[in-house]
Amino acid sequence: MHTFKSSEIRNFVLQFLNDFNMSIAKTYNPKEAEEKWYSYWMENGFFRSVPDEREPYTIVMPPPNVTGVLHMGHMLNNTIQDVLIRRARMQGKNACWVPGTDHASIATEAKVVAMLKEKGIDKKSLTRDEFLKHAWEWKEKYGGIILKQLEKLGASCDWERTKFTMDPDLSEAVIDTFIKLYKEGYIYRGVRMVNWDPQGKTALSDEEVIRKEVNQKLYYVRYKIKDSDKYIIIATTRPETIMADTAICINPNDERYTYLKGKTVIVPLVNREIPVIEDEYVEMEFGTGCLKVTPAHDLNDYELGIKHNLPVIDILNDDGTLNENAQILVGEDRFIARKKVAKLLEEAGQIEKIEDYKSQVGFSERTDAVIEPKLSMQWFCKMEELAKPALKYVEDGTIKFIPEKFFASYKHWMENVKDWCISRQLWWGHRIPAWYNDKNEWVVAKTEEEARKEFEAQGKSVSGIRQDEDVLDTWFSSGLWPMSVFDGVRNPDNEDFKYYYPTNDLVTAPEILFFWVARMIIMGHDYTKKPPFRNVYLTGIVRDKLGRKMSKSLGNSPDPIELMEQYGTDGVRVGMLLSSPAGNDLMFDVSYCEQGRNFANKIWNAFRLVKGWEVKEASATTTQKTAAVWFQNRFNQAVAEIDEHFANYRLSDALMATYKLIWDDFCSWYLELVKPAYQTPIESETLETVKNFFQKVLTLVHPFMPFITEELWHDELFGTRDAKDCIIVAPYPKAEGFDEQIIKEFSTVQQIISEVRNIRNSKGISPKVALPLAINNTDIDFAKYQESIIKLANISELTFVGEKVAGAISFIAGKTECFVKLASDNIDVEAERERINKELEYLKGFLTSVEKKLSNEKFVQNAKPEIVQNERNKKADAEAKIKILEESLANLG
RNA sequence: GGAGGCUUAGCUCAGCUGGUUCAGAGCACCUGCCUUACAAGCAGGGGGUCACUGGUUCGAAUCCAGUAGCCUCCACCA
Repeated sequence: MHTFKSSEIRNFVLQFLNDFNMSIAKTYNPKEAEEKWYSYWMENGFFRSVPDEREPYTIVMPPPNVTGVLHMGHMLNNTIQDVLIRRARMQGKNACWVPGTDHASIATEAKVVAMLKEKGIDKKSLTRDEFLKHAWEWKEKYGGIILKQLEKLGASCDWERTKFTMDPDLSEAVIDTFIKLYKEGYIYRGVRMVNWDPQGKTALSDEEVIRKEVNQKLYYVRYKIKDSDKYIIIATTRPETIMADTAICINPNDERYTYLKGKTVIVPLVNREIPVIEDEYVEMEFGTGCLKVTPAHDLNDYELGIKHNLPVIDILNDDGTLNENAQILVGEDRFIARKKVAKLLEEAGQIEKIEDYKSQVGFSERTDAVIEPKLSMQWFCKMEELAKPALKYVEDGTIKFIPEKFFASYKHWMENVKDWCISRQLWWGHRIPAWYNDKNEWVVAKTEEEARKEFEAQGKSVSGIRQDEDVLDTWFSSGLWPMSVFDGVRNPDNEDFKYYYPTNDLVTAPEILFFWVARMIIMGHDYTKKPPFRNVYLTGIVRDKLGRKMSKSLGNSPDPIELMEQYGTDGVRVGMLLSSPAGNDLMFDVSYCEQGRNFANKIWNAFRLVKGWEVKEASATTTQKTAAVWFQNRFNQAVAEIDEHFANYRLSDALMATYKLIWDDFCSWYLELVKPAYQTPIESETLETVKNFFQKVLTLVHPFMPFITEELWHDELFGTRDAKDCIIVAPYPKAEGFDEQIIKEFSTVQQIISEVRNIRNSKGISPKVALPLAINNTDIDFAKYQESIIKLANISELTFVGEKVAGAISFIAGKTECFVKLASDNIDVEAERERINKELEYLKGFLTSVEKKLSNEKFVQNAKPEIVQNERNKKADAEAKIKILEESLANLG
């Protein structure tokens, strides 16, 4: 049974009172602020960007699938983009974040097909137009969901610029590009071995094929040698393809098989005669060293077939079932056929043995069907030439990858790039602008009208003109995204395009480096001779605590919307960012969101504190002034750090630096120092300073936590603001100089306070008991700090003495020697002696190591002078401390 | 098979071109506190032979080589 602590009960009651607005809520309630401010920002056009004289800062959002639903990956990705955009906006740049969605050809078509099937409609029974009508209906119904979800996340996109890859203008850009690349000679049509997805019934690019290791059987099949009683044995994982065999291949150097040269063998089950050919491609060590050649169903075999002029027998239908060419098992699915063929062979006594075998099998990225290599007529894009400048951009630093480690695989891919199969046998997508006449001759043209002219110009028949049935690979249109969203493909001289392009940062997942990033660079360069962006920030993969990738099928992915409900959007944003350095996978755990929520609450309560103060007309006290000088310097130091983190795209470090500045420096030290005693008003001058600092730290956090900062920004505590004076456009702090000496001095003060608290803690003395503190020696201006120390360390009497204090606990902070005298029965002389001895021991060991270094001639000779000097300083410091400690020891008696 | 990366506190990770903030941060943990901003908090504290083995160097978490384990990408061994 859960027993309630009194604090829990009190909190419950307080929260209850909060709900009735009886006081400022004790905890931050995100819900209200989130709804209020997002629509406020929208209504007032803060996200809107149009070209002006300011410096542009542009990000194009990686368009999510139009029918997609927000997942953790989107959450991370878009949070990062929003942080970058918001900060740039506050820095006075013209920040433009373009949102949009991708038509995701194969994924969406698969979804629509499945939806229709549920309604009892077979895709085959529909015409192209009928099907597309259903698809558009589906898109209209579900298309907006993910963008709405991004609003909840606070994404400050320019929604008026929202684009969809199948919008009329973007579609036209795709067609124009196809024609341009065709005219430049990069696009060609031909029969090639492609990756066939029998479920989607379409060709796929190499990138869309995922290889997975699969447990298979390796069948050792006997092939009878013609005019002989002998058999040769061939190992295969695909017995169902033997009906398509057109040769047997051996390695010419394989002495075991010299007797086979020039022989003919008989394919089992179908009894077709095929020749034995020789090629060094065959590995003698693998299997039996004998390979069956099936040109229609294996890429290597296809190439062997061309080389040796073999016939091609295609025994598979588009859906992966066997066709008439197979002669047997016609109509059976390839996997069922595999088992049946194996059984038939076994019954015929033609299986030597069956072994377990692991091998890599290709699967469709979208449908997860096993890929079938298939010969077919497809459209291709030549990549070799196009890839060269795209590689150079990254090589010479025009485009930077963050982290850099991804450059290696990018380079490898670019240098070994193969032609890109761009046609897909689908309906949902951009239809290829190629036209055929009744003689199957073809031309590439934008419209039927132009096609007609083209045919005429070539003196060819114009009867029966029809358009190519295929659509283009989705990534063909995504590749244009940074240009097409600004209409830069059709109309490169338009103002938007000239102003926003090249864009600045691209934030995306490394998984689509080749699919998308590389192709954007290629196409961007082909059109503009410019890179589409300058920096590519590659996020990690969001994984669960066990390191598994978050996925629907595993059910291990929390719903981002629910998370935001539970922890507040700001809390979740902080949670996502805290542990996600660029390129590193993020082991997601809700405790990060908890931390983010707690941080929001901390800020909220700092606000409550300041808000609750009464004011009196008065100038600041010495302590308050000293605290303000310190905090100003500390603030400037933090801003410099944060700037550097951002410059290196280390967002989690930038956030952590902000977090510590607020939590530790602002709340725990600064506010505690200036805070007036209970029910005492604060000096008006100090309150102004506090409010000023408060607003400054709020602007620093705003990119990370947009809602709570905007909410507080508008509180009357900070004065009345006119409607447009929002934190979203408030100036982001600039790095200014800071005095290290001030920060260092203050850290000595902090040490003294901590030491006194520690003494109290370790002696079991209540914090309420004030203790006397004596200072023997110090190198700092104590007058400035003594009140602070008295206040925060709860000192009853602070004295300066010119000697050691007998019977007291001593410690050294910086170069200041301090004594705390406790009531006599509290002093354990033995324990003190032991403590001092321990410290002495450490210092002496430290000293000898320093001395050893300094007496090493090679060190003094080779090391940089400042390093040597440092060692000398260390030596002097250690000696001084040792002296003090030894005296303290003697003093203990 | 090729390429790249990782291994630092219980967890997630920083540690730039070798030498004072070289052993860090956040969280978690332990102790004491319902102190009138915050128990989603305050104060204090304890945790690591920097994977292993060698080498280079006056000096190595940091550079080099090897070993082990893990990860990612690429690749047609039937």
